[in-house]
Amino acid sequence: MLFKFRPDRPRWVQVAEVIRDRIEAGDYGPGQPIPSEPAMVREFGIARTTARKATAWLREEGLIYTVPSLGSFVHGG
Amino acid sequence: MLFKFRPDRPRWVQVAEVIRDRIEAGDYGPGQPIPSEPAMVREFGIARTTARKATAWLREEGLIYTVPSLGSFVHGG
DNA sequence: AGATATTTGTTCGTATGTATC
DNA sequence: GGATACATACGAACAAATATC
Repeated sequence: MLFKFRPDRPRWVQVAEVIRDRIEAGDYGPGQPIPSEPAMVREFGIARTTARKATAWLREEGLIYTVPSLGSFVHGG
Repeated sequence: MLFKFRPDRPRWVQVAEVIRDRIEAGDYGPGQPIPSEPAMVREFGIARTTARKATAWLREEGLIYTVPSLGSFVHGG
């Protein structure tokens, strides 16, 4: 079942908020990976460019860090 | 420092002129790439659609050619 | 050593909607 | 109405690094 987007805000914002909430809930612990871009594409039914915008926002917020070719990980590990 | 646009002409024209001048000055040699669309977005502080209009104009002028997924390059290499 | 799969980085192509002049 | 300009969002392709088999 794909994520239900609201029409009032951009999709990349809503995806970023879901991931952020999961991080704060402890679903992804410190040093552990968040869903990869292809995983977000599958789970939310979005384009990769949209997944990348969500990831970039989480990175700018300081919640995650990204290692090329490996993935993005929660800070604090 | 972002480019200072004049209000009298379209932005895409002014961007195209800057790139054209650089090509004629030899900043980008034959066969070498001009700034990508994302690079123009960063350098000039414009939208991608505006960068694309500038690139399209340079292409129609015969100054460059574009290879999808790779970039745009100065003619004559 | 070699081949394959995964992931991020980057690019262009296209379309839609909104706003402004 | 038309041209300009922005943001969003889809898709496709290529590249490079990493990990695994």
